[in-house]
Amino acid sequence: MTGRTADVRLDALLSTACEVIARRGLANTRTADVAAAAGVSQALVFYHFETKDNLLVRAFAYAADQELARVETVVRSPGAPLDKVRRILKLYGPNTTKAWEMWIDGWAESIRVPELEKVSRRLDVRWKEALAEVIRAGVAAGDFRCADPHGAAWRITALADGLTVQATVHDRIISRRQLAEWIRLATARELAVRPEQLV
Amino acid sequence: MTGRTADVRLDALLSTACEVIARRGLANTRTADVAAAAGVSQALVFYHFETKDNLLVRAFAYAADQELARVETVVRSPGAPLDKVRRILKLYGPNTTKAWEMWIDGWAESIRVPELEKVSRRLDVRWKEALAEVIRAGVAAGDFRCADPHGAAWRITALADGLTVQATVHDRIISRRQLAEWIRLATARELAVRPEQLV
DNA sequence: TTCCTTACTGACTCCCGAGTCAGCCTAACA
DNA sequence: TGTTAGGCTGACTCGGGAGTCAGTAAGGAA
Repeated sequence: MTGRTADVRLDALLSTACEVIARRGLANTRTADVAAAAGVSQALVFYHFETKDNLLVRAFAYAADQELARVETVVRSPGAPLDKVRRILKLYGPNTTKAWEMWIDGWAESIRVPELEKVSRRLDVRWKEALAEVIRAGVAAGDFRCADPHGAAWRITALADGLTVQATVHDRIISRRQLAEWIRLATARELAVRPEQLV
Repeated sequence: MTGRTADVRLDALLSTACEVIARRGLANTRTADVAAAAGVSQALVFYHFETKDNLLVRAFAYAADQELARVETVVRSPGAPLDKVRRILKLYGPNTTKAWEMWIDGWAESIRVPELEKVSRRLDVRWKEALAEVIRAGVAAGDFRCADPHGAAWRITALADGLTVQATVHDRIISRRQLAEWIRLATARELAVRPEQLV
C-alpha cells in the first residue's frame, strides 16, 4: 500500500477521519486513531495534513461537500417542487450515517474555531437556501402557497434542527415517527398543503 | 481565604466552572483554569470533586438548576398564561450569559457521557413541559386555542433551539430581532393568537 | 544507472494536563 | 492551650497524544 498519489490518499484519510469522528466524537478522536482506522502510520497523517486541526477542518469540509452534493442532486433533479420538498426533508432527517452526531460536535467546535465555523455555516446556509429555492419554484408553479419562502425554509429547517438534536442527544426522547410528523405538519402549514401530501 | 465550609466553596467552584466552560469551551477547560479563575489551587478542585469529569457534570447540573429555578418562577407566578408564554420565550432566548454556548457544548458531550446526558435531558424536558403546562392553562382559561399543547410546546422550543443554535454558532447569520419574530410567529400560529400579542 | 522526488514509516521527543501526596494552617472544642 | 478535623496547598508523578526526523522504497526522468 505504498506510493499512491496524494489525492487518492487524502480522500481515503478524510473519509476515514469522518468515520472516526462520528464514531468516537471529536473530543475523543486522536490522529493515531484515524491512522489506525485507515491502516497507515500516524506520521503519514502529519505528512499529508501538517496539523491535527487541519485534518479535522478538512474532514468536516469533506463531509459537508458530500451532503451538499446530495442536496444539489435533489434541487436540480426533474420533478414536482412538492416532491423535492419531501425529498429534501427526508435527506435532512437523522439517518444511519451518524452525520448528526458529527455536526452537533461541529457546531460546538465552530464556536471557537473560525475555520470550522465557515465550513459549518456554508452547509447550514445552503440547506436553507436549497429548501427556499424549491419552495419558490413550487409557488411559481402554483403547486402551493407561501408568502415568505425564505422565512419558511428557515423555520422548517430550524425546527428540524431542534427536533433532531433532541432525538440524537437524548435517546428515545421522541420517536422517529413523531419527529417526521411534526416536521411534516410545520411544513404543510407553511406551504398551505395537507401533511399527507408530504409523506 | 481559608477554611470556608465545604458547600460554600463547592458553590463558588461550580459557579466559576460554569463561567470558564462558557468562556473557553468545554474542550479547552482545564481543571487548572477553573482553579485559577476561582483563585484556589488546582489540588483543591480535586479535593472537592475527585475527578475532572465529576466537576464538569456537577457544573452542568448547577447551571441547569439555575435555569430551572427561573422557569419555575415564571410558571408559578401569578399572571395571565399568555404573558407567561411570553416570559418563558424571553427566558429561553439567547442572552448575555453564554448559557447557549455552554449547552451546545453540553449536547455534543452528552452523546458520549450518560451522566451529562441525564442532566441535559432533565433541563430540556422541563423547558418543554413548562411551556406545555402554561399553554394548557391558557387553553383551560379560554385565553387562546391549542389542540395539542404538548406537541405545540415541543415544536415551539425545538424551533427556538434550531434558530438559537444558528444565531449562536454563526455570528450575524440572523438578527436577534428576526429570531424573536420567527419564534413569536410560530407560537402565535400554535396558539391561534396574533404575533403582536406576544411582544 | 544514476539521481531526484514523493509517499511513507518506526521510533523517537516533549509537553501538557489529570491526578496524588505529604504536610500546613486555622477554627473549634475539650 | 493542646488536640484534632477538615479545608487547603506546593510540588510532585506519570501517561497520553501531538508533532518530528532520519531514513526506506519506488517510480520516473535524464
